[in-house]
Parts: sequence; C-alpha cells; structure tokens
Amino acid sequence: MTEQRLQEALTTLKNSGVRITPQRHAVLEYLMSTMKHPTADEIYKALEDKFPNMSVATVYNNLRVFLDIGLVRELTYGDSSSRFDCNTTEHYHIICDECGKIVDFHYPSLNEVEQLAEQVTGFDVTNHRMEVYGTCEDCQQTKH
Amino acid sequence: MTEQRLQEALTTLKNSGVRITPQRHAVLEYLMSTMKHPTADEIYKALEDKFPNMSVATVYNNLRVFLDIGLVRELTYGDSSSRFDCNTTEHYHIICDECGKIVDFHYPSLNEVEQLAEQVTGFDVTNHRMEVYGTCEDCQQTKH
DNA sequence: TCTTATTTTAGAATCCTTATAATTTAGTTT
DNA sequence: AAACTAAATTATAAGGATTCTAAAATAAGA
Repeated sequence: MTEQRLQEALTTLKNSGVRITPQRHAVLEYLMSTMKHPTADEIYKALEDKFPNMSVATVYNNLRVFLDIGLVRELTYGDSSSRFDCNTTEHYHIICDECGKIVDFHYPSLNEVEQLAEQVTGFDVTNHRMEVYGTCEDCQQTKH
Repeated sequence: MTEQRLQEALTTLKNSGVRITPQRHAVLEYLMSTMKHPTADEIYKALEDKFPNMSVATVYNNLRVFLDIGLVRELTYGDSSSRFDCNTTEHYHIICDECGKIVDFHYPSLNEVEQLAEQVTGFDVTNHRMEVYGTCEDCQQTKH
C-alpha cells in the first residue's frame, strides 16, 4: 500500500526526468512512511543514521523537486519552519494547540466555498486551504 | 469609525498595563488605517518618515504586544514574512496568485465546519482559518 | 519634579532556507 | 564494461526574517 504509492511516485519522478539517487529515495520513502508532517530538519535527522554524510541542502533540494512535481504539499503555519505532507488527496488539517500534532481531516466537499468566494469577490478561484485548531483527545485527557 | 476603533484599542492597551508610546501608537494607527495586511518591514518603512530613528525591533516588539492582547492576527502564508491583520471580526482571506493582494472575505457561518471536525476527530475545537487562492479581477484583465 | 519599571534603540545573534562551486554519480551511450 | 555528461550531492557561505541583549531614553504614577 505504502509500497505501492512509493513505486508510483518513483515512476512519476522518472517520467519527469528526475534521477533516483539513494538520498532522494530515502527522503521520499520516509515521507511516505510517516503519518507525521515532518519539517526538513526532522527528515534530515531521521535519515542521518542511514546517510551520515547527507547535507541538509539535499533534503531541501529534494523537497523542492517533489513540490514542483506535485508529490508533496508544503504546510506553513505560525511556527518557524515548513512542514511537508505527501498525502496529495483532498484533505484538511486539524492541529492540536497543546502538542502541535497535525492530523489529516477528511470530510465532504467544501467546493461550494470556492464557488461562493468567486461570486462574492470576483476572483477566479483555483484552490483553498483550511486549518482547524483545537485540543486533541490525548491532550484533553492529560489536562486535569 | 477607524478613530473609534483606535480609541477602543488604546483603552484595551491601557487596561492591560501597556504604555502608550508614540511609536506604539503609530504602529497601531497605521495598522488600523490600512486595508492591506502589512508585513513588519512594510510597517517599518511606512513610518520611517515620522520616526527616522525607530528600530525594526520596535515594530516587532509592538506587534508581539498587540498579538498577545488579541488586537491583531498574524497571517502566515508560503512567503517568507508574516502579515498582520487588525480586523478581528470573523472573516477569511482570498489571495491573488498573480499580485499577492489579500482581500477580506466575509460570508455566512462556517461554524458547522468546527462541529463536524469535532465529531470526526474528537478534538476540542477552538477555531479555524481558511485561505482561498485565485486570480483577482485586476489580474484577470491584465492577462491577455 | 522625581522615580522606576517599561520601552526603545542599535547591533549582534539565531534560525530557516537558498546559493555557490567543487566533487561525485546516475543513467545513457559507445 | 568503460566512458561520458548532465544532474545531484556536499560543505560552506550567504541571505532574510525575527529575536535577543544591554545600554539609554521615557511614560506615567507618586
């Protein structure tokens, strides 16, 4: 399943004329294996055992390549560094104010939002993003 | 109207034990007078005629104070620097992909989103934000 | 007016990200 | 299988946004 997606992604890379290097493969594999939405630095640290000589620049370079091809999405919130999400299906994020956990959040179409926005503002709308904030179940329990 | 809001904000500051300095006043006044959603640096530049000796740090310090008190909201998008919005009423933003313009966008309650999110994820939801992207009317015309 | 805690200032420091230039390498061609 | 070449990696420097620091200035109360 994850393996399947990885193979598809590798094919997409090849078709785009992008070489498959061990580092690139590892970054992609890590992104696909985790449910977290890691920062560049988290990816870097997660792979430093396997690739002790890998440069942070390599992580950034590859994330940029994946972004350009549409294999990942960049998430920017208030905190300092970007997070990366390789789930490219339509979904939103819900973020815990306490622990910072980011959870994928699916629900029925909000496409009418885009239509409504077009009517109200006259924009030619291409997409939208939404984040919901709150306290996750774990942190609700921890709170006395 | 803007004057009214400014007075209210100043009162809020006083009640929070925050001193009203000329620089602080000017930053707040500028934020309230513009429909743009300026960056810290834009505010700094806009005030450099009035306050040639003001430090950028002062702008950042004051924005932080306003944020803590809830007088402004911080908007973080993909681009490098944060933008600040002193419209604290419920609204969303629609952003032009071409020129970067940010327009306030009002429409009927999306509170059901928060309710639905609670049901699906078990989070205790406090708020949400949404950005819609597209091409504004000006840029649609410019495009041949 | 005097006092003091807060604010401002200038500049250094930090963090995240991108640029540079030299070295290595993936993948094709011979 | 060896050679080739464009692309990728590396280490490091550079960049931009923001925060920190310590000294000087000042708002607002006594």
